[in-house]
Amino acid sequence: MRSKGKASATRGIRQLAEHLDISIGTVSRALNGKPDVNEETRRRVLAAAEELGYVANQSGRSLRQGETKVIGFMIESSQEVVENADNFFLGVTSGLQHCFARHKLDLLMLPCPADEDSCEYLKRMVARRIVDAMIISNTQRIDRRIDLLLRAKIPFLAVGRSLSAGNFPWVDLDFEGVAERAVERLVARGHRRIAITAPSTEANLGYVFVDSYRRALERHGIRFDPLLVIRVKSSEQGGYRAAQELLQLEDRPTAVILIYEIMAIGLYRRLTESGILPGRDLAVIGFRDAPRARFLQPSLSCFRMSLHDLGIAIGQTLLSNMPAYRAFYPDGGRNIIWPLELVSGESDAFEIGALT
Amino acid sequence: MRSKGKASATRGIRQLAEHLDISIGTVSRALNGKPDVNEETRRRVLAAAEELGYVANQSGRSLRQGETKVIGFMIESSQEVVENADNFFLGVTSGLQHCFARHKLDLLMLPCPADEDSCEYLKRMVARRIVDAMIISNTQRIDRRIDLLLRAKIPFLAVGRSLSAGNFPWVDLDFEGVAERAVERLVARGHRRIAITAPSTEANLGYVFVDSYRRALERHGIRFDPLLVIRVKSSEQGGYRAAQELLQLEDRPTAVILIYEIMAIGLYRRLTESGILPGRDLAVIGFRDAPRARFLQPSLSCFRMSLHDLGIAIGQTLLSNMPAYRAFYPDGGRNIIWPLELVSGESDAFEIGALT
DNA sequence: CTGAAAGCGCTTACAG
DNA sequence: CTGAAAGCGCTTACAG
Repeated sequence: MRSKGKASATRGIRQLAEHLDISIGTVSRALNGKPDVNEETRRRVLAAAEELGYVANQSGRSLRQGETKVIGFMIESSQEVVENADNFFLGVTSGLQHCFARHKLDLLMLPCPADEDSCEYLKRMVARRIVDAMIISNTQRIDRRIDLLLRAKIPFLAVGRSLSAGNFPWVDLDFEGVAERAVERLVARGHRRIAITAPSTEANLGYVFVDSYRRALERHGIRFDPLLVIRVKSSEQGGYRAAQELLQLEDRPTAVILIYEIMAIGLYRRLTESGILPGRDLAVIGFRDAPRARFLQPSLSCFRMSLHDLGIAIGQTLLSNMPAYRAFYPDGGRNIIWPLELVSGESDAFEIGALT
Repeated sequence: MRSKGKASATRGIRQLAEHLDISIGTVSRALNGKPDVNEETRRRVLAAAEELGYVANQSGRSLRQGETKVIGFMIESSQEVVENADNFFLGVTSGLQHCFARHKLDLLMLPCPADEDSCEYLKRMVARRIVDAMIISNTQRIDRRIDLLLRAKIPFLAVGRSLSAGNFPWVDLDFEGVAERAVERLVARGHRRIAITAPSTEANLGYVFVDSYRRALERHGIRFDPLLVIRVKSSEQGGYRAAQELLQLEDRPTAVILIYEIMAIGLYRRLTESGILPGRDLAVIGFRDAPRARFLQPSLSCFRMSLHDLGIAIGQTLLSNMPAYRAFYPDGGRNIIWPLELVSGESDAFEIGALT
C-alpha cells in the first residue's frame, strides 16, 4: 500500500520526529510556531528541520487545513500576448509578492494554453483546489470566468472591469481620466480630428477606452466619428497597420491616441516611410508606459504608472476579499480605478490652426 | 475535527458516490479510466461528475499518489528581467504545454521574488512538493540550484548550460554557431575590429557567448581585444550605453554583435544622435529575435528561432529524464544545442576597405 | 507541555 | 465488476 516515491532526499515529519525521539504532533506544533511548546524542544526541532532540510509536504498540509496558501494568477499565452511581449504580468508580480509575503502566501502563474478554452481551464484549476484564490486578467466584455468564480465561491479579483455579473472585485486602469486628459490636451492645441486605436478582441478595455474617448470628445463639442476608431493588434505590427489606415482616411486626422505605447514603434516607421513626421504632421499620444518606447524619436507623450504599486493594490484588494485576511485590510474596498500620470513628450508638441 | 472550508460548490468524491449510491472506490476507478468497471456504471459516473462539476481534489490525489502532475517553470522577476520585457517565458510556454498536454501534466510558472535568494526559493518549492519536476532558467555560471536539484533527486532541466555539476539535463542556444557565423560574415566584409556586448551579470550565457566569439575571431586570425567586450544590461537602455562606450573607444570598432536584439533600439538612437549611421558607418548584428526590433531602420541582421519549437524540445528533454515518461521518448538525450537561423538585414550590408 | 488518535480526499491492493 | 479498508503526510482538538 506504500506509494511509490520515497526515493526523495527530503523526508516526512515522521522521520524527523523519530530522529528527535518525540511525537509528530509536537514537531508539527513546534514548526508552526504554536504556543505551549517548550522553548528548548522548539529549538531542537527547528535545528533538526534546518539540518535535514525538512519542509512540510504541501499536499498533506493542504488536505488537512483545507487551504493551499497559494494564490493563482491566470495568464493567457496566446500568440498575440506573446508578440506583445507584455511585461505587465512580470511587472505587477513584484508588487503582488510583496503583498503576499506578509501572509506567507505564494504566487503561482497559471498559463492557460492557447488551444484550451480559458473558462474550462480555470474551472479545472479551481476544482482541483490548487489555489486559494485567483487573479484573472485580460477581462472580457462578457466574461464567463467571472460567473464561474462567483458560483464556485472562490475568492478572486479581475484585472479589468466587465459587464458580467453585478458586483465583484476588480481593479482597472483609469481609462476615463486618460481619455479626458489626452483629448483635452489635443483640443487645446487645435486638434478636432482625433483618431484612436482599439484592440480587435473582445477584451473589455477596448470598449471602455473608446467609450471614454467618445464622451471626452462630446464634452468638447466634437462629434464622434466611428471611422476614426482604428481596430488593430496592440503591437508594433498593429501600429504599422494603424498608420496605414490613418493615411488612407479622407479628411485625415491630425492626432491619434494609441491604446498601447508599443504601437508607436510601428506607427512611427510607417509614417516616416510616407514622409510624415510624428510630432509635426501628426500628434501622437500613447497609453501605458512601456520602457522600450522611451527611445522613440520624437519622444512619445504618454501615460505612465508604476506596475509595482499596481501589483500591491491588486494584492491588497484581493486579500481584503478573502475571509482569512480581511481583518488585515479593514478599509480595503472591492474596486479600484488606478490613475496614470501624463508624461509630456515631443510627439504632440505642436499647435495647428483651427481651420486645418 | 472537520476542517473549515466546505462552503465550496465543488464537493468531494464521497458526495458524488452517495449521489450515485455506489462506493467511492468505484467512482474513482470509473473517473480514472481503469478497466474492470462496468461500462454503464462508468457512463453514469462520468455524467454525474460532469453535471456536478466534480474534479478530484489535487491535494488528496497528490498525497495518495506521491506525484502532483505539475511541472514548475521557475522564472525570475528581477527588475532587469521585467525591463527587458522578455517574451521568452511566454514564448516557450506554448511549446511546453503542447508537449505536457499529452501526459495531462500542467505547467505552472513559479516567479521567484526579487528580494528572495533564488536557491532558497527553489528549495522551499521543491521541499513542499508542489511540482513533480522543475525547469529553471537564467542559468548562472556557477548555479547552486543545480546541485540542490540533483541532491533532491527531483527531475529538472536547465535552460542554459552551467559549470556547476558534471552531467545534468540542459537545453541551450547555439552560441558557438551564432558567434562563428556573425564573425565570418563581418570578416568577409572587411571588418577586423568587431565589438560584442555581454550582460554584466553572472548568467552563463554571457560567458559562453564571449568565449565563442573569441574562438571565432582567433580562427580568422584576429586577436581578441578585451576592450571590445562591452558589459551592459540587455535592454534598450543597455544598447544606448553600449553605443556610448563604443563611441569613446579609440580605434573605434566597425562592427558590433549584440547579445540581445532589443538593445539595437537604444544603440541606433545613440548612434543617430552622433550622426553615425548603423548599416553604413557601423555594422550591427543582433541575436535572438524580438518582434519589436523588426521595425528598426535600417532593418537588423539577426539570428532567429522558433520559441514554440524550443519549448517542445525543452519539454521532451525534461520528460525523457522523468522515470514515469521516459518510455515515451526513447531517444531523448540529456542535452540539446538549439540552432538559430540567420536573417539578413541592412544593418551590416556594406563592405569596408581592409585598411580601415 | 506532550502524546495518541482522528481525519482531510483520494487511489488502490485485496477480498468477494 | 464492486465494496470495504488502508494509508499517503499533515494538523489539531483532546486527554493527561
